[in-house]
Amino acid sequence: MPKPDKKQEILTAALKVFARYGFKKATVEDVAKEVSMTKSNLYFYVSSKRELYEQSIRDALTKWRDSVAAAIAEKDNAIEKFKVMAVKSYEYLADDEQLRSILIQDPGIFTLSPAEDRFYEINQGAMLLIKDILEQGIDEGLFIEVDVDHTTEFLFSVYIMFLIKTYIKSEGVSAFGMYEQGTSLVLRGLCRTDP
Amino acid sequence: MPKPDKKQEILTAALKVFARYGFKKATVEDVAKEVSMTKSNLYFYVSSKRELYEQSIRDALTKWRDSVAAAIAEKDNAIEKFKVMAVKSYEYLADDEQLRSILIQDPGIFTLSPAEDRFYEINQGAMLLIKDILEQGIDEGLFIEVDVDHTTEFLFSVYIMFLIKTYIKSEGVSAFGMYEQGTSLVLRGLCRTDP
DNA sequence: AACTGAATAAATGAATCAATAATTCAAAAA
DNA sequence: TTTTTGAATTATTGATTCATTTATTCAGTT
Repeated sequence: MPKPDKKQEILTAALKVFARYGFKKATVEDVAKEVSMTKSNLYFYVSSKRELYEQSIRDALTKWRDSVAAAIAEKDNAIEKFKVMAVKSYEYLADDEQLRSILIQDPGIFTLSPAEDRFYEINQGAMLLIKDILEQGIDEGLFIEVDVDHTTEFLFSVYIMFLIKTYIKSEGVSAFGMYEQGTSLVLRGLCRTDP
Repeated sequence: MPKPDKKQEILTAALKVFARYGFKKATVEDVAKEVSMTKSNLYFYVSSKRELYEQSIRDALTKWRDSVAAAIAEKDNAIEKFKVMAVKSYEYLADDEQLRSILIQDPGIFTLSPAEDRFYEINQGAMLLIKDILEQGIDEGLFIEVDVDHTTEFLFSVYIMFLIKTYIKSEGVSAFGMYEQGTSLVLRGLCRTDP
């Protein structure tokens, strides 16, 4: 089986190339050059250009999710977890120029429709972070007893929408204000007593 | 100047034709036939195919907004107004098959980005309905003192997003549940005392 | 002012073809 | 046995042409 570190190296290089040129303009040869190998050898590690693209994105999205999960794990109060999640997950993209560039060139990565979500499993993982916080909050008596699944999906949809508004449609500061106001309103609606 | 009733007749016919064939496939002649006139005469009333299309949509969106405004006007309590607005504006499309069809074929009509909104003025009018309710609620002491502009934009964005999910991406029942849960959560966050 | 038919101008789609890029593979190197 | 290569093969893409359809204009009629 192929070396795992070489594979990771390839995915990192691919992300860089795709971020720069976009899926269409980037060639398999560009990626091969970036890791100093021939393109035929690249095919030893991946089965197609498309797969190379999707895997490199999957890799980046997973790192994002893991970094949010780590930030949440540092808090133990559900309300604090909620706040950290809202901020960290939203601000992450500001520091990842490559992923941002890919997202702008391929807006279909962030979709409002689960049915056409190419990264469904990863996003399910992200929703689980929300769901766990809601359940913890309800268990601890901090949150009212909402329908956890619908609320989770609602929150995730709002989150995706603001990522689109902020980083893809570039509404920047204005969207940030809305996001803050909106999440704090929802959190207040969620809490038994004023947070 | 052109007869206003003829103009309205043309816009209604245009909506029907565009709903059936979409902007690209529909011809100016199709619309002319629908109102029993020659296409050259149609140009006496409109200046281009594009304008005919946009005006017919603008007409339909305006009727939608007016019908929501009328429903809100029947209530005087801000909380009731909020609930009626949330339900009426969301359910309207279920009964308007033509507009729905156009929206599906031209998803750019509903955009998450004001900058690329071809129907900005109409949507500004819709946002005003929200803003007025918020201000009334705050004045009456029913709502907490939120940032009215940001909250208005937040609510409108959430509303548009759910229209997209429900009627364009066809998530139907599932999206409806999220919308209900989400709006009630926000309303709870907005109210001084549990509604 | 409201309308028409005929003329013109633009846009579209199908067909062709050369260039470019994706993918495969038999054989060599590590 | 795993990894790499160069050369060969397919598949896509983009540019170009051309016929057809459709949008738009306009001089003249009701």
